[in-house]
Amino acid sequence: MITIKNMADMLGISATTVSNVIHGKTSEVSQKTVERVEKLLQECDYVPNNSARSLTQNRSNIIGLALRGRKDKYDNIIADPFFSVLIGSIEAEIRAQGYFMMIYSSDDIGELIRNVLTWNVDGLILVGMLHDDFIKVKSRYKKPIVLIDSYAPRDIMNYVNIGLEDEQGAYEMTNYLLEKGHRRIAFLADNMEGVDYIRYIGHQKALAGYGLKPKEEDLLIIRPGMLERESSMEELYFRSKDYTAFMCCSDYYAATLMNYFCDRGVEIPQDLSFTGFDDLLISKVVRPALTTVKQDVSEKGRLSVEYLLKMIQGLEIEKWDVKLPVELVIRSSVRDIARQGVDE
Amino acid sequence: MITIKNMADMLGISATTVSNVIHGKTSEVSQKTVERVEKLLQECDYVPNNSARSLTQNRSNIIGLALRGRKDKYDNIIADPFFSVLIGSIEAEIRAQGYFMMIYSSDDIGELIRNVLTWNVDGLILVGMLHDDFIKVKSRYKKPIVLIDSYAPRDIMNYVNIGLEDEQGAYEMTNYLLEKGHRRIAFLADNMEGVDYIRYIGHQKALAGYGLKPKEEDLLIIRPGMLERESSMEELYFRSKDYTAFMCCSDYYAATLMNYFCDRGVEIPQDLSFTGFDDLLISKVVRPALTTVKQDVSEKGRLSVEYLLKMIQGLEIEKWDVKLPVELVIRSSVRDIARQGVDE
DNA sequence: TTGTATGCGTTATCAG
DNA sequence: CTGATAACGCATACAA
Repeated sequence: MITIKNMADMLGISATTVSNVIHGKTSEVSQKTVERVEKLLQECDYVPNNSARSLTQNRSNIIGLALRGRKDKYDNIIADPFFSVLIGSIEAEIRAQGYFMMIYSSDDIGELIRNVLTWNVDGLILVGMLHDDFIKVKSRYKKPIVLIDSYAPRDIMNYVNIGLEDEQGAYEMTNYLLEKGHRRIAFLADNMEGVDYIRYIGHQKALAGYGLKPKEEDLLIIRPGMLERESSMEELYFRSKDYTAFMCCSDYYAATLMNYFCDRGVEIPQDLSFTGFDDLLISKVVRPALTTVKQDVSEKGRLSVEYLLKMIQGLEIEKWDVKLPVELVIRSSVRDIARQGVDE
Repeated sequence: MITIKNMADMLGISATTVSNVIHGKTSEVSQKTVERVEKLLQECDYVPNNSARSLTQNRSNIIGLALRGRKDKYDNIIADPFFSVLIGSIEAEIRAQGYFMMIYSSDDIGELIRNVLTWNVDGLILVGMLHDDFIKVKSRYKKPIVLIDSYAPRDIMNYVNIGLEDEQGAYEMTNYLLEKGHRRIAFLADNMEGVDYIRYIGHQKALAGYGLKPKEEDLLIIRPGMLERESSMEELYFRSKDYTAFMCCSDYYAATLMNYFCDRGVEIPQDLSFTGFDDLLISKVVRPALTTVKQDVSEKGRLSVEYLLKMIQGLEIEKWDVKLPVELVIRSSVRDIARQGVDE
């Protein structure tokens, strides 16, 4: 590894001058020296040592990306199609802006904090973080943070969140199902926190609009690993008989369940309708194609980086709560019960 | 940020002693001092500065992961299901072993090299790298490298590669198609380099076993962006009339094409059979479920990290060319033409 | 315009 | 057992 000092010695000048040329402080250096240095820079393929730079400048050029959701050490959250699209767009934007990315996918918030501090990361993107954990991070890490898909009491703390019209999306989807004559709708969620909770609110509001009262037992929580266990799938299968529609909080759940139900001989959407959320590739590929709530995941990632870099550069943030729009995408996984006999 | 010096001052001892305690060099420190230091370490939540460490130790604890395949700056290679599963397993293993991961997804090999050098990355995992690029990396980067899914003239250079029985997989799949009576088979590949090329070899060998001669026009190369362009899909649709089966080099291509063809009214597998490669989630979810060649992508990632860390630790590598097994997974996307009339 | 000196946080060497 | 000192590579304040 060639260093600035090496090159300075080779040219018989000081390291400062070389450093100045590297940083384009060419006003302080004679034209002739600039040329000599630049020539050598080329020849040597000089690459700066980022550890040394970080040390002097107290910044690292690293953006940290922390994903919450890995329950178990070998749970592969990155493989989830939603996260992989998101990560891809974030990585592309970070690189395009000349930064580096480090991913943390542990649920251990202490480990996350240590990692972030140990690298002196310039900014942090937190995905789906719970409020308590956010507070913990905030208390130790003082540089800019952008949240993605977080919901927290806004009055407690100021923060930037790149989110989605989750409530609106669930509201519209539920309304669509109701219009199509569905009255017994199960709502399938990961948990009752954050995004899924807000979607459930939208779901409830739509039901209320039709004078229906949401029942607690219609809320089906998908616990980690459930979709891999035959017994829990079996149970969902039996419970499905009480419903005409399964409204899922992700395309992934919808597709996986449709798949299983299909194998059990359930006709979709004749026997049971399905809806998803996200509009990822899988929703187009699954048969019947999935009616879902579309969101622009790539834009979510890109925007979060854009905001974070603004904050890092000390620019004023005008909008602290971005909510990207949703759009209903009608495909073929919902039966029209209202017009009975017509489409059977 | 609290530093070692800070703590040393607080305790009225030297930084060296604190450092020794941190590194468990407790034999050189009195029991009493050890306890005092450890207590303070706890209280202060001391986190080491990795930049400083990297500088002195000439190592970074970072593993670099370079993905080849991004053709365009905003092409999202991480979103590809194969890569996302692979990345997820690599990240999990790297973290489990106490290292950090940095991802590079650019096709610009010079940029990759600069990034790797600037961070003084301890080891590198290269996915699907071409031989020429590998040579370039090797010439500048002197630390351990593990390749995934690379094929290169073995005699030229010694290297570790974690690969797959690609030829065998394609051979078996082609044989399966031939057994089912297919004779006009199109082979759909990304390119004619590396993995896809080897698979094509297997394909050819199977054809030869049936006394068939592979024709050049039966090799359909999927260029980047083709699957998003209506015109090229249209063309594939017209060309499909010459075939009874489309043998694809990835589940992703198979699923995307099936999807399009389905919309155009093609009955699968009655009119046209499909096979994939990888056995990812998508192959189970698509309808009809995809007959494919299964590989253990997670294991591939885990193994590559295991090998790399062995090399970093200076251990002897006994096996330089790992080929993970493949397995034919029969689902419903291939028609049995041989038993004509039976399944129609 | 150029060079010298200093410090960033850590570790290693070596002397006490 | 403990501590002073130098070194890693770079950037900056300041002196020349």
